[in-house]
Amino acid sequence: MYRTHTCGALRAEHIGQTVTLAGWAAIIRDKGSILWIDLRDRYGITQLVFDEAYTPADLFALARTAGREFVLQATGEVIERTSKTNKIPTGDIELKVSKLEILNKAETPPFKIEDDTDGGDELRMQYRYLDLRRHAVQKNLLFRSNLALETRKYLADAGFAEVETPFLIKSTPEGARDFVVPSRMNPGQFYALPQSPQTFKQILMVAGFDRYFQIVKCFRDEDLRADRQPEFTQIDCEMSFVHQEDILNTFEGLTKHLFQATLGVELTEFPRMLYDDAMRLYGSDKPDLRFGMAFADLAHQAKGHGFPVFDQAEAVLAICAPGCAGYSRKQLDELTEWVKRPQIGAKGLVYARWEADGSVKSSVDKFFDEPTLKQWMEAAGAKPGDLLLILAGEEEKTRKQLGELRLEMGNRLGLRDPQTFKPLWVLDFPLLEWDEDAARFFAMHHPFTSPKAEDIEKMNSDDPAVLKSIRADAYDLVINGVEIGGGSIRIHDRSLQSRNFRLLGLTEAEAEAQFGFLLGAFEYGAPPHGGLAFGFDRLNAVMNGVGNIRDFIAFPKNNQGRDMMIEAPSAIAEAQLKELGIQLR
RNA sequence: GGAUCGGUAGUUCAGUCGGUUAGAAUGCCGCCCUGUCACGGCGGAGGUCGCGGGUUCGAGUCCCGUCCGGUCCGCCA
Repeated sequence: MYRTHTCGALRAEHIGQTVTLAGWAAIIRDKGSILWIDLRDRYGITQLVFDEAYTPADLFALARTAGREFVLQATGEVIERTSKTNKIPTGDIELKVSKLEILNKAETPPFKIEDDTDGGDELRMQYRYLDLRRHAVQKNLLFRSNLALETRKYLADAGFAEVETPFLIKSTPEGARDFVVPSRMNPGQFYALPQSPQTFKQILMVAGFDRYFQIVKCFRDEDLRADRQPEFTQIDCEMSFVHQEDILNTFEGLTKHLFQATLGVELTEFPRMLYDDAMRLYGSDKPDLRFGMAFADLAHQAKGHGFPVFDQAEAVLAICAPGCAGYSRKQLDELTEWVKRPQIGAKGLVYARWEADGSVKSSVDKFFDEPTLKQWMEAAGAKPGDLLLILAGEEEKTRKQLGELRLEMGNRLGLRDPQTFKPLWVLDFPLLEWDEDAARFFAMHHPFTSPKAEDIEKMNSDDPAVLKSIRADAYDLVINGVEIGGGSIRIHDRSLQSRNFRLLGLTEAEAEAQFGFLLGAFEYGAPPHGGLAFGFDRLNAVMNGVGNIRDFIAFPKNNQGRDMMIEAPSAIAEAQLKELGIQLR
């Protein structure tokens, strides 16, 4: 037995006991005649003490040879500390070592194995095994482990069955780019890794599984972001004989349980917002409701006063930044530059401030008198001391730009507290999305999403404007402005599915070739069904108030999709290529 | 595909207007230290300034290219 206790276990009540600990030497403090080693494992830190007064010379000398991150096994008596510390839970005691074994030596690590490390991202990724030794990262992965357990507990109690679906499946042109895997036994043919288990879970519904879930890896060959990895994990669910309401209630329940069980946070409100309203009021399909600053439409008050920028604009929209009337010219110029960055792409920024003394000043005073500016203030719900920030231009773009500015102002004003959680259901997403480049419609959610019952009729239309207005029984769960999950009621009617494929520009033959297995299954009694998937990595990050999902993934990939520790991807041997019948350009 | 920030000691960074021998902190090594816990004190070693080219009497610094990393846009049903 290597140890009798962990490094986090010992307390004052153990004083007098002889114990054996094993772990890594975190910090070594050599005071000359006394030497302390902080021994660390996953559970905590216990101080080992060697003292010339009672430690045999050879043992003391051995202790002195230990370096940082050496693996040590120490046996001795638990004693009360002469000087206690409350910085660590074991701070009342220490181990008076009588036997020390160096189980393994270690190179000096390239960065500090501490909560507040000096290591940069690159080094931490390259030496991930050292980074994972850090308590700060370990606690994230342990949180994740706990979150998965609580998910399984809740869904199992709710009658869900966990069923595994295959990773080697078929490539489809719809949706994200597939990762493909060559088939040796079928030269020239490829598997694709699933972007989600979508079709399989629907087939499980046809098979009568009724309530399915899976915590499952999904793969998308698209560019990465702080919150996007090429392989990621979903809590994937599907239910039969349900309406949208049943699904929302079920996963509201799951979300509440997860927050309660892991964070002790009680979520009470799950407001619902229509997609159209989200776009109109926040310029986003995932509004952050931790703060207000909803858009005010100033077109009516701002047009027709001879200011060409507004007169020619499709939309004139404002947000009210509370208490910001005191912004200096420099700050406003800086904000203007901010919205003009290519990532945002606004042409300029108009501001109007309501001074504390009651007067109103704007960057467009030449065109607008004070009563008009007051009308703007009223429309935006502003108070004296507030600042209106106004963007104008093409409707859709302007909403998006102002949405970005709203989030930026939320950040600057400290209104996005990571410890506050504001969930939101966004409902009634459009069924179809027009793609300019491809000159065709794409499914906004996916091609199996059901239109809302009252919009089914519109699917017979040839008018793009009518088709665009078709709403789907599709919904997203948003928490703090992050899309945590999404789902829909699926089409279970074969003819409706055919009509949907036709709208997506797929011929009957193409649809058959790509999704024949699913359409075939639907011929044999598909129940009404629907489901949803949560982004598990993002859920972990949001619950911990972190924007980057990498520290909730044990072995993440970098921006270029590379694993910097194992150095993947890599070239493969000529013989492997030959076996697969693949020739490189 | 694009924008943007960065790359200088093992590590995190500073380095002014282009000018002497490129600095700090931390880590590492050595010596000292009887209660440390970010221990402390003294001393020491440690540099292809990412790489290539150019401008210049002279480049860490300016220009061009390129590689690597971060963030974002496009993309992500």
